[in-house]
Amino acid sequence: MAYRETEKMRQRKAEARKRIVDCTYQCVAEGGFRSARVTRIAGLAGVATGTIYRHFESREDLFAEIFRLATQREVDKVAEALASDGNAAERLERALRQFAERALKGPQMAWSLIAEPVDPKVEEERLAYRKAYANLFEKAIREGIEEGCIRDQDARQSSTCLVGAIAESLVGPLSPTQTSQATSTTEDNNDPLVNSIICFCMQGLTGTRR
Amino acid sequence: MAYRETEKMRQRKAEARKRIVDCTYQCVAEGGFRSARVTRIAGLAGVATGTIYRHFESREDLFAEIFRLATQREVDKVAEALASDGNAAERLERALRQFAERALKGPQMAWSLIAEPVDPKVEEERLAYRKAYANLFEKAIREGIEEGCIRDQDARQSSTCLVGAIAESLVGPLSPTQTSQATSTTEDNNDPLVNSIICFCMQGLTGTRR
DNA sequence: AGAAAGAATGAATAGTGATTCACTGCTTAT
DNA sequence: ATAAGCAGTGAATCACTATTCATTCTTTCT
Repeated sequence: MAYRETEKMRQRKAEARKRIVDCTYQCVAEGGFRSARVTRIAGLAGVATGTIYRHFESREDLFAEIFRLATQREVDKVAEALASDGNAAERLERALRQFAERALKGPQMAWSLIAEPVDPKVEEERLAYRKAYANLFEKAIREGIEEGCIRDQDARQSSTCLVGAIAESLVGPLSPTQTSQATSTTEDNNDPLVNSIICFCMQGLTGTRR
Repeated sequence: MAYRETEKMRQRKAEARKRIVDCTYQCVAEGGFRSARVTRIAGLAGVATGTIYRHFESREDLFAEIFRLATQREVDKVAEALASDGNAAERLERALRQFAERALKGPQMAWSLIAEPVDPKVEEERLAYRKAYANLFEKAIREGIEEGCIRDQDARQSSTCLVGAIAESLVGPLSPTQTSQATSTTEDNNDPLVNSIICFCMQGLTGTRR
């Protein structure tokens, strides 16, 4: 008995892992999952390729983790918007806007999370996260129905439609073959694209145009 | 000069091509694009693998063609529904229902067309076809606005939302990991799933619940 | 019948990166 | 100082099929 894992080592390992995660994140944010090579990630992180495999089962698992991290961030933002004040309809609108605007600000990553063709394990994460969004929306819709600011409807189904409507509306503008005309960096809060998405969605919920 | 392409040969080639297409279609309908092997397709079609390449540039091109064929069929059905009689809102509803019900009837193929991760060339086709659906819807929405049965709105944007909402609503139920409980074979025209999708969409368009 | 040109064949190849693993070098505890 | 054991390394391997192409049929026309 001569070597035992010590705090120092634990920390060093954690740092390496973090570096790997960060660099993968960066690679994905630059060119999506498909083009993120294990070799390049290792290079950026300053470790040998083999080291990646001491931290992750496989490339796919690494990607799944990146996906989780990146998406969780977005889910949290949406949750936050939904937890703000105002009535349910207002909060939902804020959440939708938040989602769309953030996506447009980081188009490559957003595209990778929303629409890039990915391997099964990552796709599984994607499905799970879409459900996560839907769950958040569903809760808000329920509250809105209770409050009376949203018409009575199948909250679960409508939440799914919301997720689909935003995602689809963004796919075009986010598509790497399209992305060049950067959206105005200043947040106008009146990007016409975002507004009309929201317009449709809110009418779907409330039956009212704003 | 001794050999010249004759009608007989032209026909024989066309038949081989058709067999390849049909068998690919079948493979995709069974297990999606990802698991469709060129070797197996050739085997089913009763040709050598090399022969595939006399008819198609590459596997991806073959797949792109299958995608086109399969999707065009669906687009036509939607177009047909939109060309029927009644006001625009009624026709749109019919079209949405048509789309959803057909998808649920051939879930594996529908999933492959709507959501399976695919190679770039096929993904390109997918984008094009989503736009094709959106264009059809857009036209109908415009007509509806003119007729007065649909509220004034950004027809283009709303059409995209429609496409997204249906697609997303179907992804879950179609997902190969889910697909086992076959939808009732009898067409009830009242699958609750389909109904609530439509309900949301129609309210998004008309502002009215039915 | 024979020659010319295409079509079909399918075993062999090739390209691509993810993944492995035998080895080196640190850390730790005595 | 030294032994034990883990972490890190990265060149070599592996896996997987799509794709090729030298060869063998088929067809056509004189």
